[in-house]
Formats: sequence, structure tokens, C-alpha cells
Amino acid sequence: MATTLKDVAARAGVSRSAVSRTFTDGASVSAKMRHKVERAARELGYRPNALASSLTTGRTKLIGLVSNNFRNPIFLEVFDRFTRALQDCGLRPLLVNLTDEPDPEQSVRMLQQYSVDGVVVASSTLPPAFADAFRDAGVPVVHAFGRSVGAPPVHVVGIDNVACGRMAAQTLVARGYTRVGFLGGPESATSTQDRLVGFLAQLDRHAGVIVSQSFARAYSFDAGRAEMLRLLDHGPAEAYFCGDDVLSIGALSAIQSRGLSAPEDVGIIGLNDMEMSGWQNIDLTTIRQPIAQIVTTAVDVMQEMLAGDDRVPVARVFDCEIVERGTLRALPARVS
Amino acid sequence: MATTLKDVAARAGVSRSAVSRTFTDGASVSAKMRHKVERAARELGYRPNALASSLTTGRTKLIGLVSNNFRNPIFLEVFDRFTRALQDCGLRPLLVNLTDEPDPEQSVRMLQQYSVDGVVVASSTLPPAFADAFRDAGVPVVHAFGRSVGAPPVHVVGIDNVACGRMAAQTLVARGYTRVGFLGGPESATSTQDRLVGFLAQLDRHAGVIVSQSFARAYSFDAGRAEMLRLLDHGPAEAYFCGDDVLSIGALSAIQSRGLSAPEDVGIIGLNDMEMSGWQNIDLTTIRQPIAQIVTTAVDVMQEMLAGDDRVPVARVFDCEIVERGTLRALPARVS
DNA sequence: CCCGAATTTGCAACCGGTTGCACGCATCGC
DNA sequence: GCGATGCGTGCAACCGGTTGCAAATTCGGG
Repeated sequence: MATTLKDVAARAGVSRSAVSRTFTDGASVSAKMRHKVERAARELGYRPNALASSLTTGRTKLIGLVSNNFRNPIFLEVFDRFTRALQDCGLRPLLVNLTDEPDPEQSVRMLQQYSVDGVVVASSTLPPAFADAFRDAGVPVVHAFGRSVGAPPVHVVGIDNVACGRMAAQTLVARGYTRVGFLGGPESATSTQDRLVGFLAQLDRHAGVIVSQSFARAYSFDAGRAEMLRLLDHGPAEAYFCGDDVLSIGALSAIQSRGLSAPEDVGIIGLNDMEMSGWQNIDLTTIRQPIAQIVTTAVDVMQEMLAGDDRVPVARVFDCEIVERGTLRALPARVS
Repeated sequence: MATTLKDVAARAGVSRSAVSRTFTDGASVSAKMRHKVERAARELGYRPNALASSLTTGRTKLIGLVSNNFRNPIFLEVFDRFTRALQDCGLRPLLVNLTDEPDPEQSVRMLQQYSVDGVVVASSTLPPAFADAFRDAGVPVVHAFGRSVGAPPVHVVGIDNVACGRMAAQTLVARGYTRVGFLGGPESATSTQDRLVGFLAQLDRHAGVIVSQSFARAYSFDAGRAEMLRLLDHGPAEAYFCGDDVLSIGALSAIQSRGLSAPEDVGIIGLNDMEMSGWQNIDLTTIRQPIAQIVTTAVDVMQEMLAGDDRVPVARVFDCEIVERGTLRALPARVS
């Protein structure tokens, strides 16, 4: 059995409160007392039980890290960054995998049982109902990669997907494509919807451009490949804006296996700029999403909320940028 | 503030113990009492506080999921499977990112503070000292992807890396390669060491084969690419057994960027068979590691340990198999 | 050296549950 | 009708800490 506060108190010949106080900063303890206690604690290898103290303090420093995206390689980076950022400020991520979990209540219940101090939702495909359910349960929530509308129901940190859609459209138009397509992720994802809106809105300004749209059933290689194979059989567009990089890579695979190539036969632009998009054998032109900034900001926001700062939820939006690689034709030379 | 046991007891007009008992199975409660309590609990939206009960029961159902591998895409699948398997048996993964954490004591302390019921170490590169430290602290440990020796210090679930090395060697020899190389992961990783041992041992039986070895500084695309670029400048072998798939893909990228190709100029065989190794634009010949089996077995072992079954640690070893794709030359036609 | 203020310390109650024990009550056999 | 049996329930102590309060100690100033 682990040594407890009582053991240390007995050994040091002081009261339990004295021991408790030496381990909670901000409490008044004399130097002599502190030394006695620390020595006893050291000798016994005492570690305060964080869970027991949470009972009275009401803080566990446990943060639910909730996602349904365990297929998209970009999320390994997301988890890496989140776990480290949380650890760096003394918080502990309780990982919750919501794949195949349709019921928000279920997870709210679970996280409440463990009295998490807050919840970080990391997903662009999880229905907003989940984040809302956590908020309704009175738990501080930050939704990373969520929909950034004017007055969001919970704090959101992410990108402006509508703007990304516009950026993609603009990029394609600038390269002279006149028959373009939107190959989105799941139609139910807010990210998909917003990107499509932006994409169409921007193209609306260019009369001559013909646009089509379709959706993959998931953000995955297989889904992207399957959808692109289908498109290739039915008179494909000249270039596609794909929902994300992994979808794009699936699409590229489909293109290659039909004996075609990008950008010669079909152009592709993705979104995310995951590490492997830069790999030589992929070399995907894409829109870079500033993952690192989003994660650190999300953790900052969470810390502020934990500090009791409960202002009205706000969307923090970061800019994306085009990463030019080899799957779109070059910009036409500028005629001065 | 959340509703507590006391609130429910008051509402139902019964004692606190009665409420507690209706929520712990195996306790004797009359049907009438149970109904009264359940109704009150429902009306108040009561959820027992798992952390408070852990104080007396000594079980938190929290499992430390410890890894230092947040760069290798295969680990996203590992985390996906682990989180789901743990969730399915009522356990909660507390994710610990050990990247850049050299001190086992540090993490032991942290996990002890949260009184985790057990620890799953998921890594083939983490020094065994970590798993040992958890065991020494009296915490049940399972090391997934660890070194499978005869009498391991902790329960291990994984593959026989020596056998994999032999399998790789055999595969290369059978295809007629006579100058082969080992392009390992970090030399300090037990997996690297064991694979090399098996690789060399098997090649020892084939007199004519010349073998070289080198190591990448990490299991990463960049490290694989850098190391292969170096090798290509110094008279490369005909084929390489790479430490893992992501390293292999880096190596393939290096080969391509030198204007060469696999398997024509250099053969590559990897290890893991991660999803993207099967993607058309990669098409890597590799050795498949049965991730799903390893994970479910690791969780089973953990459950047994939690049930109090503390037999002597044993290594559970699963077989690997060759996945033939396009980065090794074909087997010579069999002359009958 | 004495008094009041400031600082330390211990007591005891509490956080939200669990559980050993004893008591009350209904049931059973005779 | 009686005692033996057993189930269901509440009391109270406990898990490992924290914290308000008051007593005890230290300190400074006159």
C-alpha cells in the first residue's frame, strides 16, 4: 500500500494538516516545519494522492481529450501536440475515442464520473451536439477544428473553412482550370459544408467555370480513392479540391491506377499539409492548416477557462496558406 | 454543483448506504428500495463519482497508456485500438506522452498520483527501464511491442523481432540478392537490435551474401530518407531491410529523388504493414505485424492482472508474415 | 517585560463514496 | 407460540486529503 499523509505526519511527529499544507503552495508553514515534513516524506517516498485531494478542491487536472478521428494520420500529430501541451501545464489527458459512439450523453456521463476539469474536442467531423452536451453539463469546453461562426455555442479554435474553400477556388481559377470539382469529406461534417460554401461562392464570380461536387464517405484514403475512381468513369473535371490530404492521396492513387497522372490529366489540391503530403512520392499541393497554433491556442483557452474566466464563447480563427507542390499545373506566366 | 449520493438519499428518504448499495452490484438491496432510489437518482440526474469511490475501493479503472511514439503513423492505429479495447471493458486510458522524457521516475510519480490501476506501455523504442519502473512501483504493467525474451521483467505482448530479422534475410536471399543491407531504426531500441541479430544470423548461413548495416536516428520518414541518401552516395547494397515502414518510405523517396527506382535499382522490405504501405503510390513489400491481435491480447493480459492474477511475467509472441508488393524483385521461377 | 498583532499549528468537519457491524423484521420449522 | 435463521437497512467509521476556525506560538514595539 502506498504511503499516505497520515504516515508522513506520524513519522514527522506533526499533524496531518501540517503535512497537507507543506504540499499545497500558498499555505503558511514555517521553514522548520517544512523541513521536518519534507524529510519524512522523502524517507517514505510519499506522493500526494491527486484524486483524493480533488474531492475537496474540486479540481482533478484531468482533461477529456475527445475525438472521433483515429484514422487520419494528421491526428497523430494533433494528439502528440495536445498531450504535450496539456502535460506542460500540469494537466492530464483522458483520451476518449468516440468512433462509433453516436450518443453524446454517454460520453458526458463518463467524463462526469471522472470529474474532468474540462474537455477538449478535437475533430472537424464530430457533430456539434457533443461539444454542446459537455457545455450543458457545466464542463468547460474547447472545440478544436470546429466550425468558426460568429457566436459559437462553445469556444472554438480552428480555421475559416469558408475562406479555405474560397482560397482553393481562387487557386484553381488562377491556374486556368475551367472545369473544377469539389470532392468533399462526409457531407454531414461542418468542415465539408463550409468549404463547399466558400468554394462555390468564389467560383460564382467567375462566369466561365463549370463546377461539380461529390462527397466521400469518410476522410480516408479508401474513400478518396473510391470516389475518384467513380468520378473518372463519368467525365471528370480538370481539377479537384479535396476535403483533406488523405482523401487527396486516395484520389491520386485512383488517378494513377487508371494510367493517368497529376497534374497532367487531373489536378488535385488538398487541405491540411500533413507530413506525408510533402513526401516525394506524393508531393501534394495543398492548403496548410496551422495545427501547432491551433493546439496551443486551444490549450491556452482551456487554461483561461479553468482559471475561472468564463467569458462568452468566441471563435479563434487562424489563417491558412497554399503550399505549392506538384499536383496542380503551374501558374500561367504573368503578362505584364 | 453535481448532485451527490447524499442528495439522492435525502430525496428518496433513505440512508446514504442504501443509495451506495443500489449502485454497486453484488450488494443486497430489496426490489422496493432499488426502485425508490433509482427513481430519485433519475430525477436528480445522479452519477456516482468514480474518483470518490476509488478512495475506498482502491480501483480507479484508470489505465496509463504510455508511449513515446507520436510520429509513426502506425501508432495512430495502435492508439485507436487501445482506446477502444480499454473503453470496451470499462477502463479509461490516461494518455502519457513520453517524447523527450528521459526519466522513468517522473512518469511513475505522475501515474501514481493518479492511482492508475495499471499501465500499458506501447512502444518498441522506449527503454525497458520505464516498464520496469512501473512494475517496481507495484503497478500492473503490460509492455506492448516490447522485447520478447524468455523470462521478461514484465508481461510483454509483441512479435519475435529476431525471427522477423531472419524472415527478412530469407526473403532477400530467396530473391537472389547477394549484397544486402540492414537499415535499422535507432540503435538503442531493442527492436532494432533484435532484428539485426536475426538478420545477421540468417545471412550467416549463406556464404556468398555480403551484408552491411546502418541506423537511422529515428523511426521517421526524414531519418529514412537521409540515411538512404547517404547510402546511395557510398555504393549501396542491392536491397535493404528497413527498420519499419515509415523508414522504408523515406528510403524509397531518397531512391526516387536520385532518379533511381525500386525494385529495379534498389530493393526495399519494411516492417509493420501500415495502411499507407498498401497505397498504390507506395506499394511497399513489408512484413506484417498483427497489431490488432497484439492490442487485444495486451488488454486481456491487463484485465487478468487487474483481476488479481499475478503470475510470473511472460512474453506473448505473435507471428508475422510477408506482404508481397512492389519493392522487391520477384522470386525466381522455380526450377523443378 | 508586557501587550497586541501576526504567524503557525492542530482540531475537527468535510469532500463523495464504501463497508463492517449490529439491529429490526419477516420467515421458517417445530 | 417460541427460538433460530436470514435478509435488508442504517449507523458510523473510514478512504486520503483539505480547510475554517481557534488556540498556541512567535514577533515587534513601547
